Amino acid sequence: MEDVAREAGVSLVTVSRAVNHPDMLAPETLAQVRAAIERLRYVPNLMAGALASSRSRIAAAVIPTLASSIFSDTMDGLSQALAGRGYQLLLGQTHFRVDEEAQLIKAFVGRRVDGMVLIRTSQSPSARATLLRAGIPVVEAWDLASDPIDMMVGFSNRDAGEAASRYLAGKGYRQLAYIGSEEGRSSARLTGFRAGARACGLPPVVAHPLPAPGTLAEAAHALQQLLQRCPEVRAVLCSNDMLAAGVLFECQRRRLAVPDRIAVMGFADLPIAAATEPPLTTVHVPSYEIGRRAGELLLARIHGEAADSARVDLGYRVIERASA
Amino acid sequence: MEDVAREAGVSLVTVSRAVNHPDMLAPETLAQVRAAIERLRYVPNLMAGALASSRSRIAAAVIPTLASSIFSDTMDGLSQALAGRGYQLLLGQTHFRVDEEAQLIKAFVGRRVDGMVLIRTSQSPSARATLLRAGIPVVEAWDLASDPIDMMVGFSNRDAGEAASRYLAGKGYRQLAYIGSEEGRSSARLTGFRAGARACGLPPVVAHPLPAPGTLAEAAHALQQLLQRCPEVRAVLCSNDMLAAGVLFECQRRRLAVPDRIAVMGFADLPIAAATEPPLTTVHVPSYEIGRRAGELLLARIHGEAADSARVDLGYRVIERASA
DNA sequence: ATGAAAGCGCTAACAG
DNA sequence: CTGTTAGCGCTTTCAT
Repeated sequence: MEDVAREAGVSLVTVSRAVNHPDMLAPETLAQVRAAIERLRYVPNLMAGALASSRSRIAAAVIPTLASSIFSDTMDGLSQALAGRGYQLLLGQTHFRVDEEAQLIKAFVGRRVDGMVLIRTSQSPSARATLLRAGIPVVEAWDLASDPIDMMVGFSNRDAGEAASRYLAGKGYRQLAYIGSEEGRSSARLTGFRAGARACGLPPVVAHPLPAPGTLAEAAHALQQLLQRCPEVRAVLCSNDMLAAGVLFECQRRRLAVPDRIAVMGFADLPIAAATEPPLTTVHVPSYEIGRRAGELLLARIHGEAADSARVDLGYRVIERASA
Repeated sequence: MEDVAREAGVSLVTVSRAVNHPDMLAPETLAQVRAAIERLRYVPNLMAGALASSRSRIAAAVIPTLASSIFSDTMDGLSQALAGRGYQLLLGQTHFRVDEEAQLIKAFVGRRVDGMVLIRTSQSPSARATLLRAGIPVVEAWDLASDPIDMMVGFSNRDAGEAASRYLAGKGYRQLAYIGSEEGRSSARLTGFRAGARACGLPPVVAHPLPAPGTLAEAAHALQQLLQRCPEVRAVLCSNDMLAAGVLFECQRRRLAVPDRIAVMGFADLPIAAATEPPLTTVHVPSYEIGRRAGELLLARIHGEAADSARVDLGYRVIERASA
């Protein structure tokens, strides 16, 4: 930076301003500095800038896993929202493990990220305390908890699950089943699914738990077991569309007509849901939008533009297709 | 840090050492400092540390997209390799756009990341120059270019494509087709696919290009058009398993027997490949392993442990299943 | 084994 | 509109 200043015949601040607040400079000064920067191929050290301004221009995201593809869109939305304003994304996976989550949160706080998006694995009170003490903006995404750390953007997983069983009940299916993980959000959906079935006077839901996040093969296997355990199952809700696709394939192998012998319902409305044969009835959730809004809330708060707290309900929507 | 030093009755350096080089301290001193850290809930500022030591403990990854799920495993492997050694992952997507890629690389260099993993979108010479000038370790992943910037870990996409057509030729399919994107690695595979067909004396491959990364719906539509344009097509290679699944569903809808009327081959060996009905013949690529090795190469180089350059060929493997 | 001094490369006031 | 003066919070020598 000193070299650039010398080359351009100005002071250090002026170089700094040419980079960060170009409109504060006289056009010709700016041009000179820019020329010098170009000539010297000067690349400002953002870490130093971050230290001096105590603004890192980095946001962190803590998600369960990248592998399940269900959160990819959210990360895409988030990174786009951030990139638009010169922010970068530091990403960490918890693999559904409480200790990894706590560790990640600590590490990110230590890095003085400007904000953090959490797709929570647990409700660890110590992580919560760390976050509150750090005083950085936090967005919890993909669910609407009752005791938010700070901001929230998502939808009610419980209600989405209930909507699913009400839909299936409305279609006349009586014996419902569930295949999927029982961690956090999925379990909330299962709770709602069960409640809906009860409310509609259906027999208790039969659940086949899978280790999160679950694979298509596991889902296919689960269907087998489920049918063995309880042949009268008429409709299955899966905790995401990939699993539902796995179930669908298993039905094809076993020549079980979908939806006539057994109805299959997915969750999330991933691209595959509309493409299967028969196409999957599912619950659409605004995954990309969740990420984008989370990013925007973070940025707004960082720049002091936002209200003290926000709880954005982006809703869900049952999508009727042929599989249920 | 000053507070901790005072609380523990030691100097600043001692606190620093307690955090970073605990073995340099007398056990009791260490205990005292740690107690003070605990009491004060001191969280070291890693940005300041990074500035002072010019080591950020951050690695960056530049990938085309998160959405296609094809790179998720690689990112998973990378982030695990990094996390194990206290490194964090800064992630950026190019969306297959050259300008976004260049911008990201610049931004990451500006952040003084300790290393960078690239799943390249383009071969922009300016980005290359930026990287070389920055002098940080770089791993290009998912392909083996002839003129690496630094290190490489992946496999030959061209050869993998050729292996696919040779496999299909060996199965007796004559008229081959390709559905998928034509960017970077996919196009290399297409090149190999064509070359293999030629070498086996097959008629020229019919290709239906899709905008990267491609969706199942697009693939299904592409099959339609392909069959219209060239009814004698006997086997289709898709640029990834998701697209292949899309094609498979389309075949089910059109009552085209797979593989008897038309054979379908995927790429990548994603979890879905083994689960479809019929299961997908595909080319397995060690996606997770690519990420892990990339991370390890980076870390080794950062810590001065590695040879000057590395070119790790992790290979590919045709997986025979029922679809082709 | 511990400490003092001197920055890392930049930005935030404030002044002119 | 531009420059001067102080740090940001840590880590490195180099001493002791």
